[in-house]
Amino acid sequence: MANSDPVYLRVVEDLRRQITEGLLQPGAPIPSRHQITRKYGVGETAARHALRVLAQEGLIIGRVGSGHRVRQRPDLLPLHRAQAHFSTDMHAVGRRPTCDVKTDSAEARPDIAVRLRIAAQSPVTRTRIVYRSDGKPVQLAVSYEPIVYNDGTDDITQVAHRLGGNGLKLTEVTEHVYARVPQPVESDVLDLPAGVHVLHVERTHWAGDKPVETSDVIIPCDQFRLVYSLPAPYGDQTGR
Amino acid sequence: MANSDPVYLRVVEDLRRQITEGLLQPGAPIPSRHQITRKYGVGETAARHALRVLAQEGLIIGRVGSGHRVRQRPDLLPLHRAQAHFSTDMHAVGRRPTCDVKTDSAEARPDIAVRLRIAAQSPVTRTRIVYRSDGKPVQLAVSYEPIVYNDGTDDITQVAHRLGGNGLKLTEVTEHVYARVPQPVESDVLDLPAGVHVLHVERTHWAGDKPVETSDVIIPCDQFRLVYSLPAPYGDQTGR
DNA sequence: AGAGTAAAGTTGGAATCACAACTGTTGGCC
DNA sequence: GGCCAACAGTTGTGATTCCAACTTTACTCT
Repeated sequence: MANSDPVYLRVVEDLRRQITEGLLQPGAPIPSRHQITRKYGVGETAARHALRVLAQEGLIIGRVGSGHRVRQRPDLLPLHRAQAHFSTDMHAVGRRPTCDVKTDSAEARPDIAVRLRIAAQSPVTRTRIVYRSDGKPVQLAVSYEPIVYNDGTDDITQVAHRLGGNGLKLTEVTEHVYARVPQPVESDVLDLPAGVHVLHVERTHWAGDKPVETSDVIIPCDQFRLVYSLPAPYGDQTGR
Repeated sequence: MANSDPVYLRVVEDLRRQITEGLLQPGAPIPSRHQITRKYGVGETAARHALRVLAQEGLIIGRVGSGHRVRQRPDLLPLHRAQAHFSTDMHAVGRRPTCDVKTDSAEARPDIAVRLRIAAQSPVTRTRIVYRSDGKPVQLAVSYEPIVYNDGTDDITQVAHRLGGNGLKLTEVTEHVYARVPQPVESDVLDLPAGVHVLHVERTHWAGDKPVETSDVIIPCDQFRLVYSLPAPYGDQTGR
């Protein structure tokens, strides 16, 4: 049974156990390929594969010439979605937030049209934002709003204020959250290590039952976590 | 430049492009290792590595003897976190939800103690839940509450009702969401294909400023997405 | 002693070969 | 026609070998 398991798994499981149990502290060196072949009596292929798997899991990090070490796992920075103020969250941990904003016009893609409840290929204002922390890009966002609402203000970070000024009263925000593999562009811009996934948040602002703006926010899984605060939902619960 | 890129990346990028652009539809066969070595003029190692990367990304799935195919990407089922009713969400899409519940006592781990604001190793009631859809495990949850609240009711799915009956008025739920690689136990129980990440939700129920229950919910990224509905947060915004 | 260089060790990429387990197909036999 | 066995193809795993690029250490020379 355990005998027929792949050899490299034995190595993976032993090292993983040592890391998660704290026997190997963050920063501690991991045995090299050669040392693994000797210590565990496996081939070089198995040793290399084991190291790759652990690196993929984010437990260790390798540098050419210097070896593998147990990865420092900085706490995932919380992003408070109720406010959704990137700059507030960054200031709270002493980072210097900035962002690039580019606005243009485009035709709504089918999925965007569905989210905005408009006809496909309707004109929309598209805003691309690159959020930076201490100069490094750490988040991406693309926002779409029906072009009728746009009044030329190009600071999308104040979208709600602007929309409010247009006589629309925003009542609700919905967010759909899932994780996926980054697209090449995304891992390029965000400089993601191999294997790191991204959180994809599809956010829509509502005025009553009308969607007025929707955006896709791309967040690296290895740096951030989302924090939601909700009212306790059990008051009017009628049972399951 | 692009010339010095690893060879296997050329293969990965070309196949990934064909998949994301729709040239290779879900279910379509991917060239085998041998075919890749011939078509791209690379060695077997590079071909194998490219296929592994794509499988790891969840774009393709391989079966021994049968080959790799473009993965069917079923729509992600929405989980409405405001209610957090697994059964409701499942019924909505015609699935038959069930769950196994096991309750015991334990000492609070350090992280759990912090979340519950109690001393480490305090006694807690631990509840493990396996949620199933049509019999297959699709979600895991472990819930902890200080043992003082427990009255022997073992149906954790009604935790709020029970806690309410104990004179505690639940006011708020916070959820911390991040994605990570599944632990071996998790990918085993949930039968996750290689490369699929999980969403980890750390949920805490609050009565005023006192945490009364906290839980870890493990959700496969390839089947579900989380849906949050929040009040528009801009009314009392004082600017950035 | 200090600076610069050489050597040893490490990772990441790559080629080639091998084998067990499995799948799908094909062809022969009843 | 229908059933079964053999076969070719494929994946997953593994060994072995090599090399380029890099880091760290140790040593030599000034």
